[in-house]
Amino acid sequence: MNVRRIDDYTYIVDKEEGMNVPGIVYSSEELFKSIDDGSLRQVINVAKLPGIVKASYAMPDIHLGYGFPIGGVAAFDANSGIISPGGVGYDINCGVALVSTGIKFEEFKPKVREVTDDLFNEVPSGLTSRKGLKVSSSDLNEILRSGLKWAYEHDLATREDMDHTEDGGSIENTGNNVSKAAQQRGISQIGTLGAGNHFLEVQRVSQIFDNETAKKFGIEMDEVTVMVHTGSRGLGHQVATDYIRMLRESDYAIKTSDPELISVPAESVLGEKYLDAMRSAANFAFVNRQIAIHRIREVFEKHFDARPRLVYSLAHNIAKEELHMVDGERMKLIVHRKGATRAFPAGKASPPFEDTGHPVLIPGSMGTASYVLVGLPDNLEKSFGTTCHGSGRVLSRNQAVKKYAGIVEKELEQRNVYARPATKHVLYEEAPESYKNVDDVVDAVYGARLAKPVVKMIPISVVKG
DNA sequence: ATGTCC
Repeated sequence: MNVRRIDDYTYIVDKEEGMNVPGIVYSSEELFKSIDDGSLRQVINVAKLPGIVKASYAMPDIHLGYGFPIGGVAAFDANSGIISPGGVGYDINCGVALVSTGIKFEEFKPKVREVTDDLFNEVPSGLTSRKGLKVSSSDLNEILRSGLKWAYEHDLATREDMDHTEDGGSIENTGNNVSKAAQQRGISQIGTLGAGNHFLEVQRVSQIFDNETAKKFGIEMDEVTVMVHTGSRGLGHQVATDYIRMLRESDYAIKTSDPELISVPAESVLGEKYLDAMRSAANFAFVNRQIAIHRIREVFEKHFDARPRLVYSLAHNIAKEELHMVDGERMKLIVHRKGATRAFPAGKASPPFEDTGHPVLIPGSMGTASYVLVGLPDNLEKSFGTTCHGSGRVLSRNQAVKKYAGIVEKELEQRNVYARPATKHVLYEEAPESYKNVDDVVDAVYGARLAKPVVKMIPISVVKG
């Protein structure tokens, strides 16, 4: 492959045989060295898919994914292009929510353990976590169809929560294309965290880079915030499994040299069915995060005279129909963001964020800082209005366990982070050293002028699946 | 990521 560095934060993967567009990787020189050839190969494979426009993009937190790289962005002509489950990921609408509690660190400090233990109990975690909100199957169907509208009607979300959720937490779909098996897996998991890199973290605002925007986002210096990272649990995973199988068995799916990189025309029967099911799973994930938010709010209201507010809840694994300018023409596209965050800038963002741009929530690795960013004006042209989603792995889970078993808990203690993991194992898998440095990733997306830092938070305590 | 392999 032929890769050229064209400026401090932009690398071009030149078009080769079969590529419809070039690859573009936004990264610093230092971070680029940690990108493996396999994930760059995935950027190239995606560039070969039918109907892709402009470029196959990657963010500085890129790493190997199923078919498509994690940290990848690819947009396809909505009429003549494809949709691919691998371009969304198994965890459909995996995403992040941030709650600002209005409580200052000094007031919170004496209650760190007490409050964190309550959060651990109220937001079930771990691989199976089947202790979610009890709902009927007709409720589940309504959740798939209407997302947060269901939560609002059941007093589990406020109007403000909906306004502060990507797409209002409600993406239109029929709710009819999610298998019974997927529904069965999901029905007991609403409001649960899951496992792996999913977490709930209590944080302290340690730095404000942009006073005006921070104020509009409702975040103050030294305030306690709570960040939640979770997705569509077993339901989304089963939807992905179901449709990848159906695509494999279909005679019109588009197969490539990589069996994981399978896609179908977006306008085909199977393409439309997957998109519909993906939207159902996305609504499920919005409700899953909302129930966690609701319970976080209840815990803080119990311990403090507090009125916690949702800053934002967003998806970083999703495909969306959007209008973008391509070669001076307005085009309807299906934008796949896999481990990448929508970050429309001021003037282009949906209400109530027209003046600021959508908030972007960037969790660091366990025990390290997290950021709130906001999109910069040129990013629509550069990445379909997209920025990074986190740190990005550098060590596999197995490698991390081998290297850091038994020492992560001490490390967290030294950093003064109180940890409540569901199992010790997950703590080792998620050793901070197995991820890229989040500060470097944020520097790179700022350097590439995709997004700028608004606020930095440091961890106080963490609940891990 | 995931009832970590129907």
